[in-house]
Amino acid sequence: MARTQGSRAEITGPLLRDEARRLFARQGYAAVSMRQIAAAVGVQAGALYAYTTDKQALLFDLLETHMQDLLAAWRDDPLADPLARLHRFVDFHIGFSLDHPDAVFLSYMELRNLSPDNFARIADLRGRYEAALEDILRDGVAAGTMRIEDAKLTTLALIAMLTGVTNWYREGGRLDRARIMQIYWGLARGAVGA
Amino acid sequence: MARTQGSRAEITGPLLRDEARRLFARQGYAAVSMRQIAAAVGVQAGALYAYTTDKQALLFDLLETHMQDLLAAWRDDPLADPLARLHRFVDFHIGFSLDHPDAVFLSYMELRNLSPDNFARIADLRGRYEAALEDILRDGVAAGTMRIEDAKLTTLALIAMLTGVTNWYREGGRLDRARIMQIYWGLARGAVGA
DNA sequence: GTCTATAAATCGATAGAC
DNA sequence: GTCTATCGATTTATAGAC
Repeated sequence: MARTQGSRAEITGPLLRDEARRLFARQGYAAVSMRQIAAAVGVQAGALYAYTTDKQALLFDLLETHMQDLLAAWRDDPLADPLARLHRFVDFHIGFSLDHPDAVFLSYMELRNLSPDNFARIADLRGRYEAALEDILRDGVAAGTMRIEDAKLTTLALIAMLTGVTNWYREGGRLDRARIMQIYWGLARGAVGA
Repeated sequence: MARTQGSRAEITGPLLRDEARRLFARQGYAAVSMRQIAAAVGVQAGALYAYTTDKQALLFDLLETHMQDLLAAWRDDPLADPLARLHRFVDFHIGFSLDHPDAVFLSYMELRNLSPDNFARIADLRGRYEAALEDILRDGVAAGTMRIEDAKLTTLALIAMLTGVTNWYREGGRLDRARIMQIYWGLARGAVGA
């Protein structure tokens, strides 16, 4: 492959995604122009189209990659105690959300800007993640260590509660991450009647 | 005031807000054009500027009105049993959210599109609403009927959990509103250790 | 109050040089 | 791979007629 003057493909590619994610999360997909992203990357707008076919593909790639990373990072042990599995899920979800706050925000806010096909693919990935938590809750009920009225609703309620940390968490704030996880585990444990 | 041919001020004003709220919630503030709103209202784009100075003022008005309506609608009884007050809060928050899903969605998603001054005013209103719940939790701890590790975090966690219903609730779905409130009350009661 | 017409700026995306 | 330049469409907001 011939080397071209001024080429920085190795860093422009990842940087494009990083800056797009940050700007989309901060201002919203529709409010961010390709020129604005290009400026943050340090190239001219035309150069971006060597890395993405269009703006929509860029958004979908960010959301799909995030959901796949989330699913790949979660490792459950179906044979362990359901309460211990739930505790691990709480810590995992909070930790992953705080590690990727922009991606989490995007995945909730910009679904409406996806084409119907792209939306369906992201919704499917999200459904699989929710199913992971719902399995834990059903096992807990079966084991008699959890009291839950509706496993599906409790799943959605817990995820909404946990994801909410990204709305107010600030590095160096009043509580550190371990303490936050501890508090939310207390809330989740109580919510499932344990 | 002289009557003008074709004037429909009595309905255009409220309709403008209704359609703007609906479109902003569905597509996002930045993605909706004034022409699109005008078409939904049934006028030409220029006519909208008789009702709002610009697009930003329209968004702020929607958010501010919503937060003020929310605060005005919540009526607490500081002398009642804290658990009963929390139960009322759960029902109220879910009911209000399901009654105004677009406004709730907007108030979470479009804060970033407000000017700094406008943002501060909405954040202040939100803080007052959160304080209303936090008061209940602190009274519950003082009365010994709730066990809470951190009242502030528990407040934010509960509101995030309750607001989440707007993400999946559909009219005529598997569960009716009363049943949903019942399930969420069980979750909230457990979360506060009651 | 609403219309038509338009100003002025910005958008996404492409073409062609290097 | 990146640049400059630009096309064509669309945006917010305003001006002036009615």
